[in-house]
Amino acid sequence: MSRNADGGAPTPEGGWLDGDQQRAWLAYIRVQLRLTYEMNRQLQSDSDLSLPDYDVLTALSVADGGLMPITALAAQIGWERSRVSHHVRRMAARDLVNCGPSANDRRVTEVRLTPHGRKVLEAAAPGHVDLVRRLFFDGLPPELVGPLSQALESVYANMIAQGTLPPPVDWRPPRGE
Amino acid sequence: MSRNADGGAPTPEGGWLDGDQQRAWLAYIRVQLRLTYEMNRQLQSDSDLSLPDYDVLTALSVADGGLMPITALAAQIGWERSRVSHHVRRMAARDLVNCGPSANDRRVTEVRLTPHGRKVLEAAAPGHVDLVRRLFFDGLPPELVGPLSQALESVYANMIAQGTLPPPVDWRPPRGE
DNA sequence: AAAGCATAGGTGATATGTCACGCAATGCCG
DNA sequence: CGGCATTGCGTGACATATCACCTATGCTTT
Repeated sequence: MSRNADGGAPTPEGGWLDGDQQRAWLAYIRVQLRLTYEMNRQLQSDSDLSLPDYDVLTALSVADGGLMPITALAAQIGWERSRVSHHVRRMAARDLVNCGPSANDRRVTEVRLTPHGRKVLEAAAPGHVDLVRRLFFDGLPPELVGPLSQALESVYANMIAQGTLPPPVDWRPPRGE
Repeated sequence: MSRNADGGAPTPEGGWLDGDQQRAWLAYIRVQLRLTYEMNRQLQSDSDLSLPDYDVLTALSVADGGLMPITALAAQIGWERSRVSHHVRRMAARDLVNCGPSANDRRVTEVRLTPHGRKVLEAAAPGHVDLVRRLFFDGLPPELVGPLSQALESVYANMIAQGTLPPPVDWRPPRGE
């Protein structure tokens, strides 16, 4: 719906975005905004989960053994470690996961999907996927699925390439400055 | 990065997403996550603005007279009114905007861009647009810009069509149940 | 083994976002 | 004019997210 003071004169060299780009950007922003909002709403009301909760559960469910160290989880879902730390603590209180130190490396905290957590996820998944299909794919002409994938994959590849940091890790300069 | 327990067997009838859809969805999620994160980071560190701040300022800057009622602003940027209310209060404390009751309808609060707010926005815009170009458009093959726009616009149109509510308004049943 | 850096997390403060209500100003109708 | 529903907002409580630090382990190097 916004983030588009990005428009202006089609100044070719560096200034703003050209007409076509503006159009793409606006469309992207609108979809992103609304989609996130609706996914949150749906999960919250149907399954008493937030979208972030769902992301965590999903990541754990496909992880080997249904368990993952905090850092791995963070990398997987693209969060800062600290956020994961806070979040899993809250989820643990709801018995969706449980955390405990690893036997090998005692710095590591392993987050593990509880049976209840798995049940909740399995109950929530169909509805979520359904929403995604209705909101996203039902309106997407089949012949545009390919191009869309290509486009987004190109964008992502480029983001990573010039990325400041690979994933959004919280990083600190090597003990100086 | 996640939100993709959406994969599984390519069950054609209703269950999950098929292979191509999974691919598109994964690409979308990755881009969305990372892009939002980076935009926030960049604005925050370069201009001491959050992405939401930027959205508000942008909306006001193009509004007629640099001012808008809360509800209009909310609709414009796709927020709940309550969120706008809280947010503009905080922004007012930083002298980015100022709020005041409308002369005509005294229920209405008009949010107005302050001179300082405009300056900050104008200072921030180039950097933001630049980031968007670098992160999003630099990696996007020109011949895919059109298809991407079409795809996202179709998706958006469909979302709106079957949308529960047009924009994310907070709605209450007409005084009953 | 001691020094020193690196790695994995946790924490507290503060900024944000959401929900459920509450209240006042308006608009209608009879 | 006297209700009374509607519209536009603000608020408080609570859930989340981010930032700047702090600690405990582990690893390497002498």
